[in-house]
Amino acid sequence: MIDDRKKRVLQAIIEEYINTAEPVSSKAIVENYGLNYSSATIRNEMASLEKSGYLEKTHTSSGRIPSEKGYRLYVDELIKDDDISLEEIKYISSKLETKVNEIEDLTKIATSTISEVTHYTTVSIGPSVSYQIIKEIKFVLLGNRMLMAVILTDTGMVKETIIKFDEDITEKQVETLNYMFNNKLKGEPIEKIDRPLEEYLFDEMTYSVKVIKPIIEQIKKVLAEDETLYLEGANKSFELPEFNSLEVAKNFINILDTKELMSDMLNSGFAQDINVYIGEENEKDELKDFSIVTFKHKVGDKDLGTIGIIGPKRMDYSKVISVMKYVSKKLNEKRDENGE
Amino acid sequence: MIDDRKKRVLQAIIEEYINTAEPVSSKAIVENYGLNYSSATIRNEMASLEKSGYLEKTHTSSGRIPSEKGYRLYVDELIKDDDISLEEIKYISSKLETKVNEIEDLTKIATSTISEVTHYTTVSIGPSVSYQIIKEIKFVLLGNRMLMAVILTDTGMVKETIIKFDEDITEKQVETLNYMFNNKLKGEPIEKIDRPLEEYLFDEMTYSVKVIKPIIEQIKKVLAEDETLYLEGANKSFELPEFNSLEVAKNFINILDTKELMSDMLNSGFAQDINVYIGEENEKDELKDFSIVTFKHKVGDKDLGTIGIIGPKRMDYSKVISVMKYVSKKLNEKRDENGE
DNA sequence: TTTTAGCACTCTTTTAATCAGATTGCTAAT
DNA sequence: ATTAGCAATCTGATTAAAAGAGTGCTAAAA
Repeated sequence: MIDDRKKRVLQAIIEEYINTAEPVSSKAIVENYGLNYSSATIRNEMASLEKSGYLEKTHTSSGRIPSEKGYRLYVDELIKDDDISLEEIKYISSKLETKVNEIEDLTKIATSTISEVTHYTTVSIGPSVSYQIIKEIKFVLLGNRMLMAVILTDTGMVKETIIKFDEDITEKQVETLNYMFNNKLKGEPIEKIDRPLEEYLFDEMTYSVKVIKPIIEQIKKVLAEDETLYLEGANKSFELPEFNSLEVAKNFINILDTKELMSDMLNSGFAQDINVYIGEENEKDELKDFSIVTFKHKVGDKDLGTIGIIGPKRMDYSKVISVMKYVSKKLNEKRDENGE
Repeated sequence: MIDDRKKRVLQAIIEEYINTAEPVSSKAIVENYGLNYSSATIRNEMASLEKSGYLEKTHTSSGRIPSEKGYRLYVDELIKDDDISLEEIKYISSKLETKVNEIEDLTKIATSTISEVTHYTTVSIGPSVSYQIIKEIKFVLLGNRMLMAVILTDTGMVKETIIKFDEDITEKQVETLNYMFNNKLKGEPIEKIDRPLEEYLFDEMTYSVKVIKPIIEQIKKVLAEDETLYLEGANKSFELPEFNSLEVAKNFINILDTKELMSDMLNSGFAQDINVYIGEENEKDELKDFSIVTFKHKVGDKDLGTIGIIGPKRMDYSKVISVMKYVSKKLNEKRDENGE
């Protein structure tokens, strides 16, 4: 049905539209994309592509713009996934080579680098805490009435929280806490901090329920907290012509402002390495005018978080996907070195 | 020069303009603000106020809008500073009564509450770290090669950072670190972590320069880091008619996106309790189309950070200032209870 | 059968012109 | 000192006309 020439026409139209943001005419294709046919022939192909649903018109005598179905075909079949220059490769490498003490910092660097290279708004979110395994849990006394709980997970994340008390805590109590919690929780997934465990801990430490209760509460609270979002290049989107519509701009601000939405956006289904959601393919209504491209960076089977780009449906998928692939690869190499 | 009646006219015009965002006509004033004069009289006063620079026209036959000089007079002399309802008082009180473990959480709550009550975009920033006094510094070993440094300051802030090593650290070394650093730094302002101290510490601990050097570097780095910004209600601004101009909206996004700008904005001169910068009064070019209202919340002479509102010059100064005053008062009370 | 030239037709965008409405500034009267 | 009244000015909405871009289709060419 969609023969090779049609695909080439579709590809040309999409690429032209990505560049210009204007409906593409048959003439423009003939002139700039080296298809050796007359504009009339291209027009026929365009009419056919429109009938099959890959193109749309804004009005009867306008040029064509890609439909979501058109973008989908483009992403699935027509894209180049090495659309990345030597300069970009060098830039990304140098950025990612920065030495960091905390794993989250690397995610931040990757996020901002992607935004810089692609010129799109980029977001990242840490891995879902509840699936991680507790490697160590440590209590530290700060002053006499403040306790800091530090939790180390297998993926190298460190979460800490502070609990205040109305009475003094002794070093002895802290020691007991360290012993008890580690003994019971080390090697367990974080979500295990649930009722049975609480009861067990209460039993063992009846002498200080007053102390242990707020601790467990606070730890659970911190771990249940939204993973931290990191946003980079929000303003970049506003340079794009589609954001000249007040309505689109407002929607966009609203999305970035709504943590829940951002979190959903980054955490929706992960079939492939790199996931592309075009317009209506997004589950959330608010996202249906945008495209989202996300990837998880992992080491082994361990999820280290998700990085995503949000932009117009007229997104430079080719560049975005190429950059993401390269960053993903580089991050993995980096992890191996670190031997975490 | 500016007699009482002129002031009443100016006040009426400003309040009307704050409500409607439309140039105000002499008729509107007569009808809604109970000035017992004809529109012709008001027109004369308006002409005079314009000549003195308190009002402006958008074109020859338009109504008047306040000039920056007009807003300034309004803020300095005509404002009510108890423009806050009983419901609002209750709401703010209840919000601020939330029990928190970390001082920063209180700032966050205050920030979002202010944004909710005033309907403006609200920002906060922590106190400048370098002036704070170190109350305690504690090293904690995480695993074998990771050290966490926790710094407690006199204002109740807790900063922590992680340092990774290429070789194992012993508990013994950690003990020494704790002893040395506390001995030397407790009671000192954070900025003291400078060269002389480094040298002293090197002397005392020659046996582990390899360990101590990265520690000092990392601590200095973390303390020098930008104070964390907290932003609430960015989308609220986009409901305002002035943000229907694409240019204004873009500028605004850019401001919110530029940490340096936000930090400058919150940290500029503090003559009064509550500081109002109207348009051109802002030092930074980018802010010259907006108004900023900020206040510091303190306990005693200790700076706990700054909260600020950024909005259009046509801001409801009366409400904003009233709310800030109330929040400021409440926060101080809260601190006293806590006895920090 | 496939491709193309050519042209009528459609729709958008731009420009200009007109008109109704709002508000002021000024003059003369109160 | 205040006000009524009115010409003058400017905006914003509406309409009309013209210019421009691109398509779809027909008939000819390859």
